[in-house]
Amino acid sequence: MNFQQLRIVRETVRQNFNLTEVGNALFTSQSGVSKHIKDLEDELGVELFVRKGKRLLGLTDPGKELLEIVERMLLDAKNIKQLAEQFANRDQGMLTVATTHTQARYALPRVVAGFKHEFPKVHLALHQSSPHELVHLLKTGEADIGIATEALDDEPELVCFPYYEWHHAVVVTQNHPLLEQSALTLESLADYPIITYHEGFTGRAKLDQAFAAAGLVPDIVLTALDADVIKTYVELGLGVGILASMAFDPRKDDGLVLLDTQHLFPQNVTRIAVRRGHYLRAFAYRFMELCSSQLKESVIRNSLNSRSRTDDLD
Amino acid sequence: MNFQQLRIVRETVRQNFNLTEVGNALFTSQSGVSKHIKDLEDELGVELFVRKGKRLLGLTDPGKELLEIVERMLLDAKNIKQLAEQFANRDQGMLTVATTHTQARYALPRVVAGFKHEFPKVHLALHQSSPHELVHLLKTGEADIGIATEALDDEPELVCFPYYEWHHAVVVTQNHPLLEQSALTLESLADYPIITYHEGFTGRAKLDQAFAAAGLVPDIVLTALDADVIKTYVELGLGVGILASMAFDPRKDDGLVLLDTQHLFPQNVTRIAVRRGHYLRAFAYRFMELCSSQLKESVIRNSLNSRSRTDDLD
DNA sequence: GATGCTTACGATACCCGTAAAGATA
DNA sequence: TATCTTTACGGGTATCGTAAGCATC
Repeated sequence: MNFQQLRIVRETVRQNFNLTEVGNALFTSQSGVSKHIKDLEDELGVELFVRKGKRLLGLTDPGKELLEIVERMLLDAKNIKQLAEQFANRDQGMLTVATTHTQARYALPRVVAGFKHEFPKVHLALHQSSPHELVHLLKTGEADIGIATEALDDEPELVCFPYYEWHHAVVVTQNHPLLEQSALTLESLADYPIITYHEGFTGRAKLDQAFAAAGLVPDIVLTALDADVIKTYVELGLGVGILASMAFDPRKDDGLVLLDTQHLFPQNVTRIAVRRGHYLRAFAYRFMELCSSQLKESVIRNSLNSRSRTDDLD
Repeated sequence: MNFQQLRIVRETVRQNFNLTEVGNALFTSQSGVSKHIKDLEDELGVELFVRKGKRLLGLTDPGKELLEIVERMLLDAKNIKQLAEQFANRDQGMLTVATTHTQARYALPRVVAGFKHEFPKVHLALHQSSPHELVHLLKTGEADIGIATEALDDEPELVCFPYYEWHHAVVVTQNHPLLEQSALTLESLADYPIITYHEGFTGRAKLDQAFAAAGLVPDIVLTALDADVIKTYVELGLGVGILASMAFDPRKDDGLVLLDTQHLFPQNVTRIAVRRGHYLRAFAYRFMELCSSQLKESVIRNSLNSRSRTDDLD
């Protein structure tokens, strides 16, 4: 048994049991891949893959159990390398943060600036993606840290921490009839066409939830992935915008007016997530502490070790 | 990085940093060992061992962190082999149970007989040892299951389950003055020389505890590792014996009399322990279930996965 | 017929063990 | 001096990639 065999087993599953692709993905020959699998199966005395003739179709029962262990071992192998990196060059290396448009554009610039200043030699890669893709990036180890409002909890492989809280707000054009109202209500909002985030993005679920609870069916005419698109179409008069309040800049968005709606929609919590068992460099912990001063390295390490999933602070 | 290097790192620590011994332990040359260590350090770019000239003295900080991961990886490597074994020969293989004299002699015969009957092809090895040695056997993977009354809890690497409860009892020769008393007390016991277990064995701590709480200093004239020795010297008139009640057989021990002392000493709990992260064969789970019908495979697996240490049932 | 897996085979790189030299106690 | 580690070197083995042969779709 060697590491190449383990890598091949893992990659075979990832590449849908196409050994040619496995060879490509691991920069080796397909014949070698085939032989390695055979050798491993011979050594263990168990068939790991379900075959139909020569084609591989899936994992056998022992294969499935083995895969779990293999994943952990390869993660550990990677951890060893990270660990060495960490000690070889304490303030040098690579940090990949996967996040959504909203966080990248409005919440993180401050953090990134501070981090860059503190660790000029660290190559910081910001990876913008959807919340679901983000979870995948964390799981595969392509990203070290994930930051989003959606999809992060309910993932047993991840540990997440609250980063900050925020509310949705409404933006309208100047002279919009809603500006006349003294207190904005869900009912009056529902009278107008609405422009907001796509499902699964930036707290959209909380919006739907609020309308549904009030027995209202809003007329959502455009769903966007980011606030810039929303604002653009609100300015065009297509409808009323609902977006994260921090996405509104009174200086730059001078054609629009922000209406406070803290009383209408539930609070949102943006979270920071890391993969359980993934070794983090010291500067990665520092990045999270820059996000929220409560997130000390010791606090995070603790939560990583206890396998519980109730990781909220306070 | 390969497995041989990892094995060498682990073995180097185990052999107190003597590379010659490492070579012997791993059945390879010492020069190879030396080179492997150097190669690994070069690859990782970090010194793993503290050196004084050419001699290795200990682990560096990165070495310590690395060792933790290495231990886990090698355990996983072993787990993979066990897993394969399990599927290749479901009812065939090897099970090593480490336990103390008391359990081996009085509690386990019933279980072992049942197990042998159910799994005739499994090679069951009973490994008699002291509670502390037993913990070591579990940690190094030399034993799959450990059974003892002492030393098993307070080991974060182990998960333990209650097996059965028992009490100490007093044995005396026929016609002993204590037989005249209506209700036995600690005070009257302390009037006689006492023969009981060695410290760290078979609930001895509970005995000391009970005497200390009563402000008594018992005159312990002989400490033994097992009940047979205790009974022998009680018969010789050396003193009063205190032993586990199940170690008394009225049929065979006809020169002695058992006095019930449930009210004098705290209850003891004998526990079954397994190492966290150690893959167990299906028949190993079955062995534990034979010990206590509450210990279903699913129950044990659950406790192994949650890292909490409060593993008592109900 | 196109894609995908296995087997065969030669080149290469890696690993091991012996032996000699150097360091440490 | 005895023990221990490193380095050098030769032999053996395992791994890799090309290419050819088959099976599957």
